[in-house]
This record gives sequence, C-alpha cells and structure tokens, in this order.
Amino acid sequence: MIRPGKMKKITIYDLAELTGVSASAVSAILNGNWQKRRISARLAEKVTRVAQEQGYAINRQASLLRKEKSRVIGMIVPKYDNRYFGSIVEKFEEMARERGLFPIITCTRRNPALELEAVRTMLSWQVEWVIATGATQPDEISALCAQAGVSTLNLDLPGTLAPSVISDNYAGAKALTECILDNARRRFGQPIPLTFVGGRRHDHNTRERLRGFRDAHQQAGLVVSASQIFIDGYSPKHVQQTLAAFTPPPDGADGLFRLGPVCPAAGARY
Amino acid sequence: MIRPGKMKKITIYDLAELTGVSASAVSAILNGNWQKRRISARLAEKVTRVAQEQGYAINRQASLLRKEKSRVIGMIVPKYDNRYFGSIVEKFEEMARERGLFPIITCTRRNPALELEAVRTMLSWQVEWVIATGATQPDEISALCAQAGVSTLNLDLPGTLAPSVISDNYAGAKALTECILDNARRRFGQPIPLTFVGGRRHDHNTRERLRGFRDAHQQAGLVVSASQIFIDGYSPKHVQQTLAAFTPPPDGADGLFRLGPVCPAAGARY
DNA sequence: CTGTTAGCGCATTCAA
DNA sequence: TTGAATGCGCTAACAG
Repeated sequence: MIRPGKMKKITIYDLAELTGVSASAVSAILNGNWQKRRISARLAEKVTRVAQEQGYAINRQASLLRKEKSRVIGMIVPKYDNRYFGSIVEKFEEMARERGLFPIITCTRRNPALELEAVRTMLSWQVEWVIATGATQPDEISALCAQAGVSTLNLDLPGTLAPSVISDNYAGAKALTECILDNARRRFGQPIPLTFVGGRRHDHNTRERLRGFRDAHQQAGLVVSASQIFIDGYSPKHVQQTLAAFTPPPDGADGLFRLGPVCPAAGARY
Repeated sequence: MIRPGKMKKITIYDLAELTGVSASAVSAILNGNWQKRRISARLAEKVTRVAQEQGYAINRQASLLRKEKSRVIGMIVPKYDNRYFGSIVEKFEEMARERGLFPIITCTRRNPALELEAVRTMLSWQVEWVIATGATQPDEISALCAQAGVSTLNLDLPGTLAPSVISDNYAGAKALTECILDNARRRFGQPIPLTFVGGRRHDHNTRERLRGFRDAHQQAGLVVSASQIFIDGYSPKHVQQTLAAFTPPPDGADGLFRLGPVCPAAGARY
C-alpha cells in the first residue's frame, strides 16, 4: 500500500534546474513548439525524457491562467443512469477528446436550481462552450453563459436563445402509435384506443409525443379522452403507481404502452 | 438568438473599481471571510450585490493556483452507457458536491492506455484524489498518482497498492448458480450443468464469478468442462457471436445463462 | 538558438 | 478596519 507523502509537485523550474536549461525553454519543449524556437532536437529529447522520469504533469491552472483560451467544454445532463443520456455523454467525451478539448460533465437531475449552479461552476472553470442536454430552463442557461461570452447549445430539449438539436418526437410517437393501432386492428378486427403513460406535463418532448399519439388516433378515427393520458413523470416509481391504479376503461381501451425517450444514438426503431 | 460577444470577463479588480474598495477586500468578501477581516456588513452587502449584478464568476484557475488545495476529485469509469456504472457515477457526483468537492469524471472504456492518459490529465488538473472504477490496471494508476502525492481508491476491481472496494462476486455467482441448478433439478429430476457466457479472462470479477460457478457445480456433484465456458468479453456483439456459434453439448447441458455484473446500488437479487 | 521579463487573477501576508 | 505588495506556475514577447 502506497502512502502518498506530501511531496512537492515538480514544476518547469525544477526541470530547468535538472537539465540546465531555462524554464521558458522547458515550457516550449513540453508544449511541442521547440522547433518554432529552434531548440536542438537533442536538448528537446533530453528535457522530455527528464520530465517523463520525474513524472512531471503540467499545472493546468497556471497554464490556463496565462492563456486566453481554455479548450474546456461543459455539458449538463439530467441523468447518467440511463441508456439514452449515458450514450450521449460517452460520445460527447470521445468527440471532445478527439478535438483536444477537455470535457466537464455535470448531472443535474432535471433540477432547475442545480442546472444553474452547475453552469455557474463551469463558467468559473473558464469553459468556452456549454451543451445543455435535456435542460429544464435552457434559456436561463444561455442567458447566463452569454453574459460571460460563452456559447451554448441545447440538446434534446429546445430553447429560444441558442441553437437546439432535438429528436423528432412527434413523428416518432405518431409512427409508433400508428404501428400499434394497425396491429390491434389486424388482431381484433377494429381499432382500439391506447393509453399514454409517463413523461412530464411541461416537457417539450412529452408534449410532442402526446401530439403524435393524438394525431395517430385521430387519423385512425379514434377519440382520445383524458382518461387515457397518464403523465406523471419518468421515474419507475411514478409509473408503477400509475399502473397500479390503472383500470382499463369499459370501452375496450386496454392497449397500454409506456412511451419513453427515442434514442438517436441507437437509431430509432419502430 | 444570443450572439456572445468577446466581452472581457469581470475580475475582482473591476469589482474593486466599481465599488471603491480594494481588490483584496473584494476577495475576502466574496469568499465569506469578511467578518474575519472585520469589514462592515453594509460594504460586504454592497460588493456582493454588485458582483451579482455584473454576473461575476470567480476564476478557479487563478484561485487554485494561489491555494494549495484544489478540492477536485477524479473518477475514471469504464462505461457510462451502463446501469451499474451510471448509477455509481451519479452517486459519486452527488456525494462529491455535498462535500464541497468538484468531481471530474472520465470514461476510459476498459482501455489501459486511455486510463493512464486520463489519470495524467487529472493530475494536471491538480486532483487531490482519484477513484479508479473497474480499472484494468489499478496499480499503474496508483503508482502514477502516488508519484504526485495523490491518493487513490479502487472500486469494483481490486488493486494491491491502494484500498479496494469490491462486490463479492464469488458468493453472488455461487448463490445464483446454486439457485438455477436447484430449479433445474426440481424441474428435470436431475442436476444439469450450466453454461457460462461473457466476461473477460483476466478480469478479477470474471474469475471470481467463474469460481463461484464452478464451486456450485462441484457442490451439486457436477463436473464443469471447458466447453461450458465462453469468456469473450462483455460487449453484446461478442456475446451474440458466442451464442450464434453455440451448440448444446450432447450430455444435456442446455441450461444457459449470461452472468453479468452484480449491481450493489440496486441491491443483489438472485 | 537561448534566457530574461512581465503579467494572467487571485488569496494571503504585512503594514498602515 | 483597510490597501499594497507578493507570488502561485506558466506562456509569450522580447532581447540577446
């Protein structure tokens, strides 16, 4: 078991002393601009080797303080514990790394206050961009970031102050509903209205899905009554409660499905 | 649509000028030690208000450069896109926040090189602790961190250089196997050997689960042959290939299950 | 080719 | 009660 002592962290000055070069030369070499400064390859190699040996790690704080660009990109996301957002986050991280950016991600649990706090924290870390995924208050976030000269992008839920990238929840829900209604018709000889469970009443995606659900019914000549709509949140607990209290209406509407998020990463399958 | 201009970020010096106080007083006030410096409440209130109005956000880089503790904690994790690790990450973030720590998380995809690169990056961000979750090379990570005076902890996969927190995969797999063998005996009147699919050959957890699997068979008087063991990785693709090529052995071993991770967050259910 | 210098924004002495 | 001075580690400009 290693007992990490309070060893002072090694700096470019230590490296300079160890190699007999100036600190600025060490900095240039370690940043890869040694050719620009026409430093000899032999020297560059030596410094690099010593840095390696000493386990030198640049101090990002000091480096960023001096530079004007941070190359830090932030993302807020409602949940990690979720295939949809999990894959978004994983891909985001990969893409950021590919572009030489440092991603910082915060899970904000659909909590408006937490979202803003997380964004404020990101701003204090000098992020250059913020991706707000499934944010409950995308415009508040954009406004806060704009104040600091930081660009924002909305993902999954749209806002009005920044570009938004969203799935077509309307078309997805409509296509899915049509498909199930068709199946029901084939099986039972008549169209049977379905029941809508899950989502959040003020959530853009839920509204879009509900709209698709309604339109598909209407198209099939069916009427959707309020008793077929259960919008009580996404959590399994809420849905379970809804289902426990559920009694199929007498008119035969016993088709039941839960409409969850459509996952673009996996490709939409209906 | 907001067009974020290149507005210069506001600093404590700007705030000092705006309020007619010195920068050091602003710093003290914004950090909550204004009473320690016996600054008048009225002044403190004024500075706080102006800071709010101007949307001031402390520059963490500068702040951390000056202080000796960063209160940054790092976690590496193999996958986000996974209920098990997703819930670990979410909880980790929550607990870090509760303690006033700033969590940075990196998804390393069970890639040893990526793991070390991620840890090096974390060190350059001055993390004070690193949690290595499901790391393929926990000891390399611990050594690297120890060199920088950073403490490590292994989660899910054990190491020898740092404390390790792991699930009891042996007991879990044994109990599960026993249960299925018992069911099979009840149903078919005789014990039928099972087939083990998934996992990684050099993975501690896989070995433990396999050990439990074997011991449960032995206890039931069954012999486990190599043809019953398919350890080809965790990815669905690999498992699918294995299953496609799978032909039940003639001795009746057609019981088949996939042994995945045990999820402590959800409670182990057998 | 290489070293010296001057901040980046902040927190912490120390002096007033 | 308060402000001026200092330096954290690094990079960029400039002077050799």
